[in-house]
Amino acid sequence: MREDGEQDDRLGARRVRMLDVANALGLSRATVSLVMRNSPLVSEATRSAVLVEAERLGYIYNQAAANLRTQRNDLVGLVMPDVMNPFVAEVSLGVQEVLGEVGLFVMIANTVDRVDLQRQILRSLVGHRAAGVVTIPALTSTADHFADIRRSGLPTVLLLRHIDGVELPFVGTDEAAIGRLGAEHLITVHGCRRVAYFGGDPLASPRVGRMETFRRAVTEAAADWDATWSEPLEATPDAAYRRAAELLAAGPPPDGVLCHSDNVAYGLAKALRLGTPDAAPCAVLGIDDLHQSAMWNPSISSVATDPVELGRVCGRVLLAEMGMPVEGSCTPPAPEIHARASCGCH
Amino acid sequence: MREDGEQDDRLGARRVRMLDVANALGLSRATVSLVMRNSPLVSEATRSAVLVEAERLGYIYNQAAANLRTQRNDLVGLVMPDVMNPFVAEVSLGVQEVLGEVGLFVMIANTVDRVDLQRQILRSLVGHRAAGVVTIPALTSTADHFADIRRSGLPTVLLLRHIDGVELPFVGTDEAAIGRLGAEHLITVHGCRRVAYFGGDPLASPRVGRMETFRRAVTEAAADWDATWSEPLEATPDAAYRRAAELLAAGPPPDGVLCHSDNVAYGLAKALRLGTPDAAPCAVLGIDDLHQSAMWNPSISSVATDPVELGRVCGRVLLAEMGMPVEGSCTPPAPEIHARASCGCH
DNA sequence: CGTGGGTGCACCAATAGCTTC
DNA sequence: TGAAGCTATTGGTGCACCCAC
Repeated sequence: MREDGEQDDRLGARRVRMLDVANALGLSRATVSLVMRNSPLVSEATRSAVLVEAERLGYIYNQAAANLRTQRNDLVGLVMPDVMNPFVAEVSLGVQEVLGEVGLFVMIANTVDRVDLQRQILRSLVGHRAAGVVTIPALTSTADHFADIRRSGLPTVLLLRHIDGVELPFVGTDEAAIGRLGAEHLITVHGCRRVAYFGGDPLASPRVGRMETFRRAVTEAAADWDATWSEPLEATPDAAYRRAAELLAAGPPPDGVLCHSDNVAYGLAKALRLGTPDAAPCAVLGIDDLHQSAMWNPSISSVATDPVELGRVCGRVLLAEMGMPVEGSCTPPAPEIHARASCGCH
Repeated sequence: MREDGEQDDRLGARRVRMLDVANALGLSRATVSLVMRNSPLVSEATRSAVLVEAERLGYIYNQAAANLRTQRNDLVGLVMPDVMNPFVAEVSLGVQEVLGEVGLFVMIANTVDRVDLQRQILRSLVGHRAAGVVTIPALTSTADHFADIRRSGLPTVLLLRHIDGVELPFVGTDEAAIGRLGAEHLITVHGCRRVAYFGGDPLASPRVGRMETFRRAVTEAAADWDATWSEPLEATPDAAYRRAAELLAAGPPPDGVLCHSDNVAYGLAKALRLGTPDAAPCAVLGIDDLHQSAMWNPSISSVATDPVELGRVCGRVLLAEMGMPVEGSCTPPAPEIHARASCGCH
């Protein structure tokens, strides 16, 4: 029987285990375990003795081993296609707020919108027996990219992008309301006569739903629809700027544009600013109302979707999925117009 | 001996283990293990039989158990004070790029700049035996907030904010060069006569180093130093805007301002824009050159620190710390001026 | 004869190193 | 020699049980 209790402080010394702490005090592993978990089943004297000795030996609790035994884990993965998009950051705030309250631990993984990476990350999360996942699926995701995770039973919430054939809980914005509000504001309030829906990826995206009601409302109001400006487009400011600059060079823009997101509106705003100085005014409306949109120049008017609250809702839906008690709404907030300068309101 | 090989597909069916797959085929666990790890030690026939059966049974590899045995893990934590800051997103891109190449798996945790949360997250990462950590310490961090992680031996890289008494590898920007370049550009190129360093938290922050050389250069050039505008300030656009609006209401601004970061410059730019229309021009220079700064109006001139490359450097330093081979530079890139409109260059 | 305080051991799901055919 | 098996090991947890007041 080797004496394991005595550890030295040399670099590379063998890692201290719970057993070492127990041996050093002549106790059993079970007792030390109870202390580490703050169980009331152990006397105050023993508890403090254990804590002191653990500290002295430099013992570090191995959560991974505990998780293996209990089949539980407190890590929730946020699997997101683009961490550069501020929308993602705002959502993460909400998720963290709700899940942090019940002791869950949120971390963000970046798929860079690549399905292979997304698959690898999801597999890894399943393999690590994470507590849950909230994800905005990569654009080209199909049902079988989620086969693994569905079969694993890992509680999962899909955000924003719905995928055909995947029956996982879904949290999304009210696309119909967004389209309607956008059309209303541009046409009724600003009297636009030729409008477009600018940007947004063609696939697995809220674009379809938003554009549908938007376009219907436009038709009903007898305004013109600009199909060229309404072609799909990657939802980044860069892509939006390039496309808008191109279209502006070819001719005058519509007089009202609903952008797929504020992120897209930023690019359009830049293109309009650098375009011909005395061009006819173009009312620009974003979607989301990201935090920084008020800071922009011109300040961006937007159909607010409240991304932080959207994150909270995801958190709550995930809790429900995990069979935990939930307080607060599990329904995304209703979108509303936040009018600023870019549409001409201020 | 219970037959474990036959699993049904009911919800809640017992989780399939490696042993179940082995039993179903009359093989040993070890063989299945080799297959799952793509070992060449197993025949092609056996390998495919195992894969097919694993798929059929819905077996999911338990990475956590494997990690326990091998004492290894592929998760690297990015522990960041504010995921709303685009700087963090850019850094994460670089870290992920470098670490992803060697099969490491990066996730971002948000401390919201709270030391208690930071401590909890670091403990959790240590407890989960993560492969490594890259962190921008929370503002009020002290050496003993890092005692746990230091003792644990978990490879850790500190980014940007140095902490007294913590001898962990540190990656930071060249503050002296930043201060010097900033002063040079404002004073020599634009002829500013009264300048300030705007924003940045007072503690554990690059502010001190940057301001020192900046101020010295200003003095040497016999320009005036505006102490009021140079008071410390939380590094968010909101805080910057509020402070700047306040100061502008009280009197004219300096004619040249070096902002602690682009994030701060955004707020100042808004305040200047909303200020008196015929005020004397104020040259604004940010620091970092975030991706979106080119999109801003006015486009933000900046002392570029290349956050993505900074992230790559962190990744490489971490690899070195983990004893892995490293290719590429472990030194942060030299800062350089990216001149745009906000300082008056375009 | 409870009961507070603590022990012993099977178990979680894999891997490593050695043996065997 | 190539393929597979055996068994100890990883660091904890849950539970049945035990002992002494």
